[in-house]
This record gives sequence, structure tokens and C-alpha cells, in this order.
Amino acid sequence: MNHNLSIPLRGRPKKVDHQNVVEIAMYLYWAKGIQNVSLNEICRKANIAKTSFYREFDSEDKLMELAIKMYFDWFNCLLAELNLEGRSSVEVFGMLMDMILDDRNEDIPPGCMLVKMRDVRGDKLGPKALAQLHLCQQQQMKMIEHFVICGQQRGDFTKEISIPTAVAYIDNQLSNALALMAQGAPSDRIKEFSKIAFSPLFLKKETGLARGSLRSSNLEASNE
Amino acid sequence: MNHNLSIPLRGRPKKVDHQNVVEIAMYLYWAKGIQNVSLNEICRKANIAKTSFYREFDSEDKLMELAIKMYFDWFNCLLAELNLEGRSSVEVFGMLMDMILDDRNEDIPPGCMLVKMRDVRGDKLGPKALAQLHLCQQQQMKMIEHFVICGQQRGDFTKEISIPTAVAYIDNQLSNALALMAQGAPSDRIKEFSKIAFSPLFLKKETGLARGSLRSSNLEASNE
DNA sequence: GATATTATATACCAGGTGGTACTTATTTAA
DNA sequence: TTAAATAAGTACCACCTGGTATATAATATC
Repeated sequence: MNHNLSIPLRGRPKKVDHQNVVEIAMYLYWAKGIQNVSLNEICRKANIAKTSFYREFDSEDKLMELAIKMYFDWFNCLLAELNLEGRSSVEVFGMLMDMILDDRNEDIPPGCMLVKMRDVRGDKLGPKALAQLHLCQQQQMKMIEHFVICGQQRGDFTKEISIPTAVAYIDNQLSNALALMAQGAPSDRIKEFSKIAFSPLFLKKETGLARGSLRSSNLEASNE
Repeated sequence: MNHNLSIPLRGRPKKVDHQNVVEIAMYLYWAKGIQNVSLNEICRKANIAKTSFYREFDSEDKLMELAIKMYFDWFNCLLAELNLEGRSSVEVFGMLMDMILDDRNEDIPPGCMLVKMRDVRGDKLGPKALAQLHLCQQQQMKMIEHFVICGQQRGDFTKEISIPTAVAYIDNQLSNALALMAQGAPSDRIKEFSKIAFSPLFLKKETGLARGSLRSSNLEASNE
């Protein structure tokens, strides 16, 4: 039960459950947005005194860092369960979308904690939270890159778009979908949007090159 | 100079410049996000006492409403100057994108004030601000709908997607672009994204139907 | 029991928020 | 000159924030 592996041999036994506090913080940050949650509120919800908090964690920044990490670990667990390896690009990103939109019981707040943090002004997050956030985002991009490269090698993902652009585009569209979800948009609508947004990326194996071509780009406005 | 048209015949002449205060509020809300601007800060920047503010405006909510309205009026002025009427869909949405990304001097904060407000938690905005925000968003959707319908009639906009879906999709992608911009993404990158995201919507006049077809939808994942 | 050790709880800090009495300054009309 | 009207300025309210000094409660060892 005790988080501290260095068991104190004497002294008053501690009440605060380290992991539990991080978890409570994570859910609050996730549900309300990190900037709308105060440390006082977390302590209230976790039923501990603020002094006890500061004994266990050295700052609010540290708590945010841990909460972000816990969220990201949870997300990666879900991801691993999907068994995306070896599937077609359409399947991979379709299943990703479904996971994001469907696989949620009532305990889980809508949207993505990391996405919600993207628009948070820098001065609200401490250096540790900021660093952890960037680390998670980089890992996420790498994951997407992996599937893009696999798709190109399999031949069901367009090569008309450079890999960095495709990766960033997918990342952005997934973020966008999650932001929509957090705003309360119905998931069928979000899926419709994703179908349209992802359609230029995938190739049908049969035809081979007809679809997903952006050669003669369509959005060619006045000045470019 | 005086905003009040009902000129007070006697009494101390007022110092507060109604329009100026709204303008200052608008810029602050726009630049920092409405939830990161306090009434105290606005009064400080406008160089008026809080009591003077409350004499002129009846609440912070009211000020927000006026600031949102001022922003939206400004935006519509820019829009009108573009002379979009009669142009092709590619031109219309390309020029819209360019306006959003390019036509900004240093005085204008990045991103869109309305878009930034979409992710603001409801309890931070008063009823008046909320109502004004919804009104602006509805008008924006109507504007987009107009161009979609024109495009379909001209034949350069896909009919494979229902009008409400297309309108909502475009609105969402424009919002997305503006959010990216507010995050500091370079505009070339945002334009690349928009090209991809909008490519399924436009038809080339020559071919007539090859492009923009979503008949055999590409994102067909496991369960649907 | 005394003491060292550890954790908790109370009360507080300075600084911020939206909002408001109350006093003071400046004007016109009587 | 006096009175009425209007606005500005000062000081305050209760409540919130992140963070802390200090007293107290609970444990193990001596």
C-alpha cells in the first residue's frame, strides 16, 4: 500500500497514498483542464492537508509532471492492447480513431489530457510539467511515424506527402478530433470528419495510384 | 469623443473612453485568451479605476460581450474586403486561409479570438458573452454554407458530402488552422495541412468527377 | 518513561480575483 | 454662492491561489 519503498522504521505512519494523489490529480487535470485545477482542490479531493502534500511532493510542478506521465503510460497501455502491428494503414488509423472515440466508460473524461494542454499558456505549467509534456508529444510523433513508414512500405499509404508532413498532419488531425470530443461533439460527426481528413492519405491496393494523389494540388489560391 | 450620446448637462466630465476600453479588452482577450485576462488588468491598462468601469459597464460579462462583438465586426470587415463573391471554391477557401495566415501586422495577435474561446470552460464566461459567442459562430457557419452552396452550383465543390457536414468540416479545419497558428506553428506548414485537408472537397472543372469522390470511403475500420 | 523521528493539522503569508461603500473632485443650474 | 448632479479615487469586502512556519499527534528505539 505504501508508495515509499524506503520504509520509515519509526515515526508517525503516513496517511497520504502517493499514487492515489497522482491519480486524483490526473483525473482532475484531464476532466477540467490543468489550468482550472488548483492544488487546494486536489488536496481537498484527496483528503490530505496541503502540508502533507508538500512533504510528499516537492511542488505543484512535480505533481503535474507525474500526472502527465501517469496519463501517458495509461494511454500507451491501451495502445498496446490494440495490436496495431501488421495491419493496413486504413485499419491502423481507423482503430486509433475508434479507440479515441469509443473505448471510454463513464469514469474516463472526454478528450485527451495532452491535447488539452497544448493550448495552455506556458506560464501556467512549470518546467518539469512542460518537459514531460514535450517528451510525451515526441514519443507520440514517433509512434505515428512508425505506422506511416510501415504503410508506405506496404504500399497503402501515399508517398506524395513527405513523411514529416504526413506525421505532423496525422498528429494534428488526431488532436483536432480529441479537441472536438472534449467540446462535446458527437462521435459519428467526428468520425465523418476523420474520414474526409484522412482520405487523401490512403491508397487502395487494387488501383495502386489513382487515390491519394495530390500531384495537381487543389488548393492553389491567389498568392503562393 | 464621448461615447454616451445622452450628453450629461452637468456633473464632472467623464474620463473613460467607452470604445477604447472595449478595444483594450478585445486585444488582451485575443492575445492572452479570455480566461487569462482579469478585469483589474484591463482597468490598469486602460488607466481607469475599477469603480469607473462599473459605472460605464454593468459587469465583466457585458465587457466580454462587447469585446467579442467588436472582434467579430472587425473580422467581417476584413472578409468583405476580400471580394470572395463569384470566385471558385479553391480561390475562396484559399484566400480565406491566406487572410487568416498572412494579412496580419504586428499589432494583431496570432490566432482567432473566437477559436480560442471554444475550449474555454463554460463557467468562465458569463451568459451574455456566451450568447454573443454562439451568435458569432452561427453567422460564421452561415457564411461558409453560402460558399459551399455556391461551389456546388458552380460545380467545383463535391456533392459527395452533405452540406451540413461539409460546412462543419470546413469550419473545424479553419478553427484547427487558427489554433495551430496560435500555438506558433509556421504558416507554410499550416498551409500544407490545409491543402491536404481541403483536397477531398474540391472538383476540377475539367475532369468533373474523378476528384473529391469519397464513394468508396477509405477509412473503414474494424467496427462501424 | 524519555527521546528521537516522522507525519499531520492549524494558522498564516503575500498576492490575486470580481465587486462595492464611501469620500472627494469637478461640473452646471438655480 | 449654493445646491444638485455626475464621475473619479481610496479603501475595502470575501474568497481564492501557491506556499510555509509552527505546534501537535503518533510511532520506534533507548
